[in-house]
Amino acid sequence: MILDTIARPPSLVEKVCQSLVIIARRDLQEDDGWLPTERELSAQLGVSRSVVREAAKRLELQGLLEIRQGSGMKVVDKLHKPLSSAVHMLVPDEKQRLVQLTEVRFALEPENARLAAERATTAELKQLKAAHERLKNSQDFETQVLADMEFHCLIAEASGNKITSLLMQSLSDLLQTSLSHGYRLVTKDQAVADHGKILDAILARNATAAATAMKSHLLHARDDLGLKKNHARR
Amino acid sequence: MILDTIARPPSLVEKVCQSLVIIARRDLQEDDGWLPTERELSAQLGVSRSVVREAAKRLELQGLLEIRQGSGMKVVDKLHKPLSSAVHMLVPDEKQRLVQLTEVRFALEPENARLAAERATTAELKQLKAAHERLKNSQDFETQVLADMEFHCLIAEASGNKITSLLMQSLSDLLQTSLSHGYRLVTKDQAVADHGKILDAILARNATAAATAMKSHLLHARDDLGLKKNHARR
DNA sequence: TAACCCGAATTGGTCTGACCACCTGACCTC
DNA sequence: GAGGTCAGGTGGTCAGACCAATTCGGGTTA
Repeated sequence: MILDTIARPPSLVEKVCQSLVIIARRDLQEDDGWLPTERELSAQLGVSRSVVREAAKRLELQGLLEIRQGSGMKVVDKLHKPLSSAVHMLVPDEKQRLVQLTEVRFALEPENARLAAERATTAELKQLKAAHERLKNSQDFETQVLADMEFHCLIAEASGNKITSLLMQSLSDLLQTSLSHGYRLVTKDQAVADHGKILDAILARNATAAATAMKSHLLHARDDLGLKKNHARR
Repeated sequence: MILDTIARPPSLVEKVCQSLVIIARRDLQEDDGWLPTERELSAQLGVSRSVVREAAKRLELQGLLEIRQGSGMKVVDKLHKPLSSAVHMLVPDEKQRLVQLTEVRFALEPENARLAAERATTAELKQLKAAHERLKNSQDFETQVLADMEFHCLIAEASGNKITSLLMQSLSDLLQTSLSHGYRLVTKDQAVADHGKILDAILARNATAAATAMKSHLLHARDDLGLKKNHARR
């Protein structure tokens, strides 16, 4: 039973996947992102509806499409979904997930802040400032969490590193669902103050200060979650 | 056109997915990991073959199954695949991918080493030592890269954080394909020396030293790749 | 007029049964 | 024994039908 990872000729579904991506990109600009129906596509591409369906499902799982019965297929940009669901499956316990999530943020985010301070474009700085204002003005818990996470994601984006940006989007996605399930984040005042310091450091292009400010912010967040360091192991 | 993210009742495929996961876990122990055929499963679960196929495809994309025409479906553990392919899609250019990959490693791995020094079990320490020996004894470039990456992944695992472990597996997967496409890693002697220092620090439970040693190792690796810091941005 | 309700049309979801392409393993030939 | 050959089984693709959710327009009602 051969199970090597040899290169195999692309199957029909794979070809259709590529075609769909192309069509999706075009429709995103012209048609508000709605794709033709499965039946249309199958006729248009000269393959059976099964193949179109399978390709579409595939792209949906990759976070490129959203499929809704009765409505159709819409182009979206949720490339972080696959990682989110993998983590969800790997660490089913919500509390554990939150702990480990925080640890990973502790590794990634100071470095993100450092790079953002060095590389952020003026447009990105502007977005950061806007996001900070949104957090300041947020009223309910829901929008507060959203604005908070957006700030962190924008910093990742401003680092110019698409991979870390993707990771942060996934982590923020997981964090949101965890938080909306009852856990609480830092108190807003503390968060606003911390974010302010981080923002100032980035605006001043002070990489070290940005990293330090981020570290301290995460420490506050961890304390507020009541998860002091070191869970036991065997 | 409603597109909210409201909770929707689990569709048939989702139920079948769960059933498949259960069956897979059982077969992994009893049957060497081979699942029944699509036709059998469809009869067994009382759904059509289409549904079984779709569920199987789904699990394949999530890295839980491997499907081969003519052979059947086998249970595997490649949960890192989704992230790998997402990154592959997000950063198509190989050189760029390598650069950004290295940056992320620079953020993650020192922290991994630190946590591993604090938490590694004796069994994990043993594995680490073995992996180090394998790198020492490796002859050709291929097995060298493999042993190198395994060492780093084991450290991530020893950190006790499943998320960072998953991330490292993905990064190592991406790194391998990049390297096998022509790029070179550190010279073996340097790598062995660096790994030795990291290993010693972890064995001595010296978290700070482990993190420092890892940082210096990654600096060497980055230099050997010829990708000094700071790619330009607008 | 405005809000509501209902039903036809449209969309994806599932079923069925057939055939194709590929892999495996046993048998056969040399 | 090494190699080729062939039958059976596997996933891959196809076609057409029906089910279920959504949309949207027209009619009803306050």
